[in-house]
Amino acid sequence: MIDPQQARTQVLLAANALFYQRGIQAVGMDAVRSAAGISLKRLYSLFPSKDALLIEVLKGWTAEWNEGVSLASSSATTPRDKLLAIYDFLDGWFRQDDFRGCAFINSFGELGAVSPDVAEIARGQKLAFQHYVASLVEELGGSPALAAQLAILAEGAQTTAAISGRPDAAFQARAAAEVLIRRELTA
Amino acid sequence: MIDPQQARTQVLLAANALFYQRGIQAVGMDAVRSAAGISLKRLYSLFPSKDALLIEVLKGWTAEWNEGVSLASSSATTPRDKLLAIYDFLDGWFRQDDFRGCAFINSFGELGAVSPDVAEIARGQKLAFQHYVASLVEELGGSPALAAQLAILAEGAQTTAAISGRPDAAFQARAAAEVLIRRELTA
DNA sequence: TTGCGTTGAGAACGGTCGTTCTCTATAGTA
DNA sequence: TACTATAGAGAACGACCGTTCTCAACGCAA
Repeated sequence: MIDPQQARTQVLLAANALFYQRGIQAVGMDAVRSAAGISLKRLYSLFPSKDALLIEVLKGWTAEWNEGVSLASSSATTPRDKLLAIYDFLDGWFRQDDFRGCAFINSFGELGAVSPDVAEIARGQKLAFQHYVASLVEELGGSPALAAQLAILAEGAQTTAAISGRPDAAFQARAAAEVLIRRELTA
Repeated sequence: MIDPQQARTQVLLAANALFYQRGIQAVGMDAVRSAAGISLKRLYSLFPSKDALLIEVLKGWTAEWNEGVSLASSSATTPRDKLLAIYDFLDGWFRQDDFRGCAFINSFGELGAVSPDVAEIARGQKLAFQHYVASLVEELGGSPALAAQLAILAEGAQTTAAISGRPDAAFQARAAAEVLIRRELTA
């Protein structure tokens, strides 16, 4: 474990999984250290503090989300299908064994009130998603209101799947989205 | 401050506000004690542990939510208007200065992975809300799918208003709900 | 007044966590 | 081989938190 780049990746992978699975405050730096298999000194030489590590993990989550969404929509051709692909992506995610809700919603709930950085990153991620939806809706000739509604459906599906344990929330959100889209396009 | 009932109420009020405003782990028992204006010994004679106190606070949140929803729907007469009143209730809530998102979503994000009690209470609250929506939708002659979709819209509005800071999420959710309801009733 | 049970205020305890420090082993160089 | 610089392992430190304990003040019955 000499390569700094590789050690850094190991730490980020470990922290990513631990923070997501158990919550941020519930995971100590020692747990991250042991999961990453490096020494505490090395860990602190790679990331100056737990806060700094958390910021990097949050950035990683942003990348993961963006990749997942863009991968799901890559097989779709029309803007409408790209929009609906979002809910298919959610469906696959909700059914994973380690699904524990949206990492940004969870982080915001845990630290949003106490850490402006966390609140701002979560907010940025949500706004970026809304922007993505809005751009597709615009291509489609829909209104900004429709875009907002489709984003709300995606958010609601995530909390419903996580807390109520209902993976079919993605399917329901998709069905609602289809209705809302069709209504605007045939009006 | 001799009346045990009154002291208990003071503690619950203080803990309610502090936990909601700053998060649960960020608030120490000493902060609760000082906000409630009682001694630590008395606090622990009223609630045997922080966990026990948290459970009671969560129950209080459940009662607050139920009262808010039923109050909002009390002025409506038809099932459709009662359903839409939910989003009006959300709208008023989102615009309050101290709005910091749904307490159950936040608690679940913070402790759901680590405390089965918190996870179960949050789940119970969400399921009860879904049940309430479903009963109104049934009165209205709508399908279970419509009920699920209306609940998802409400959840999504809450996270969107909280994280993105968009109080108009309630309005957007309401507009979407109107479309979905109308579509089922005129089909 | 005297003794006793209760209560309040907060010091104290044990544990944990983020962070730093010490010490040892090792690798590289002349 | 001798010296030096680095890095690993984990002990140590200071702070904080949930919880308990001490102790003094108070109310009250006789």
